[in-house]
Amino acid sequence: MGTTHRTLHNRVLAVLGPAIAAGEYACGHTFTLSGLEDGFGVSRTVAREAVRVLESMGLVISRPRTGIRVRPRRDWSVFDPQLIRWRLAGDARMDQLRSLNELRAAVEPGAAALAAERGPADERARLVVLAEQMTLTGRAGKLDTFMDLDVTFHRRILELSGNEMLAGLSDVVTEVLVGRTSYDLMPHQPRPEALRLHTAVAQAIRDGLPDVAEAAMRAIVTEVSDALKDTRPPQG
Amino acid sequence: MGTTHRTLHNRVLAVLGPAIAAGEYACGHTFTLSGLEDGFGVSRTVAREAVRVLESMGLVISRPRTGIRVRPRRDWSVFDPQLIRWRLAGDARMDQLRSLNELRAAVEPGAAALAAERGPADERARLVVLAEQMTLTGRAGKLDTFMDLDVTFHRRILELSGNEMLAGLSDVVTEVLVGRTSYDLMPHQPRPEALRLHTAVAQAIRDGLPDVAEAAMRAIVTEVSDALKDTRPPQG
DNA sequence: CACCACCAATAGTGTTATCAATCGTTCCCG
DNA sequence: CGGGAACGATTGATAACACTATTGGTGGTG
Repeated sequence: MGTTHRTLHNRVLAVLGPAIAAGEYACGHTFTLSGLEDGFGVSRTVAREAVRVLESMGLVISRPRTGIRVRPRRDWSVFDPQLIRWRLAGDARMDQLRSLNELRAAVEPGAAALAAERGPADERARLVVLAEQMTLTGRAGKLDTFMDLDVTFHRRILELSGNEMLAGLSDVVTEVLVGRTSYDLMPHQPRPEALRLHTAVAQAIRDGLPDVAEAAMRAIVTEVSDALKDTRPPQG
Repeated sequence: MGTTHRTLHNRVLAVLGPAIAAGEYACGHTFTLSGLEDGFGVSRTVAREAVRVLESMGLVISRPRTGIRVRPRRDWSVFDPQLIRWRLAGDARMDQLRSLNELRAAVEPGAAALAAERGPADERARLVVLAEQMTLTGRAGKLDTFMDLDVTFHRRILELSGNEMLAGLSDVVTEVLVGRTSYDLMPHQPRPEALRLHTAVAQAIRDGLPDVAEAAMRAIVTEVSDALKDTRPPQG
């Protein structure tokens, strides 16, 4: 657990953050600093530092006389890596995974196109090697190493896009892929069609064909979306 | 300027954050708390709170004996709204705008598709009205009200996507559209083709046609990308 | 000469106490 | 009954101090 719990205010955050993220304290609920001091047995300084972080994530707002108030969800910085982790750790894990996966589906085709346009040639070529390794380990049924390769494959494409915002989503994509595997949302053997598509994406990027890469990547992510849809709760 | 400068640590952030974001302090540069105290004339507590926020954004890391060290850009939380604002305010403004616009280009087609699938019927219908108003004000050359309508149009589609992550990008998209206008990257009269495409997107979403909506939206964003490309600096 | 153990200097970390500023509430006066 | 002044709860800010982790030097040893 070499997490970030080195400091005391981080330990407070590790409890308070997930609780708020999980909706245990409804929008409008207010804390007081003294309440936090007593509840966590920490000094005022530490409590305030924790509140500052929550405030910068948009989870709460702190005002004199009013206290520390939980803000409505729409004001939260939903891209904050810390917040994403908290939500993935809680009951809303599946919801968060679905959101992230949809984001992935929206973003990755465009990222693949950009990678084909701009990535350095040698890096682009290495993608094909990666895809080949994926095919081998996939056919062999080595699921965990396959997942590692899958993660680096998608990460690298986002990084090759040459766009820092897209590259900033690589952690998110990693979470989705890892979470998907650990939740048994993956077939026990990667589907041959998926393997073929990964190779197609890699080759298109290597050959500098943005449109082809984009289309192939879109095929990948929509396939995944369809797979996730089976686990989606019924909705209006 | 009713900004968030209500508290002292926020005023420190308002100086320190943009400076780090602008690269005035290279990766690896270290501050000390006492240095910040002296430099800003604030107490240790205030300096520490500011550092906590910077740390939660991934801009710096604070360690005993070492001080407060600026982290490499790849570790920054590039989606943090505060960080985005700081960078838009600095010299790297055009770079940030380009990044954001590429993100937009990658995301909005998918968001349009989701909106067509899931948005409430009445909201979807209102999009068409919005598009009509855009056409009218656009033809009339009322650029500022056109921009407002454009902003709400794109915002609403992201919100209608029913995905909180995509909805969380609406502020980003707003920044891009506003920044684009204020930087004279817009034609003085919106292009008729663009107007037609907005209407097409709205109608497709209203009629529940994800693929059509996605294609039309892609046409919109690629047109904008092409326009921005003219202002792109040459790159290897 | 290389390497390891130890020590001390240096920062951040955490606590406590105290006062100032803010702002919702209440209550009084017109 | 309405407006405004006083009150008090709560955060905002400062100061002083003890604790602790980290690192870099130092000296001893193989």
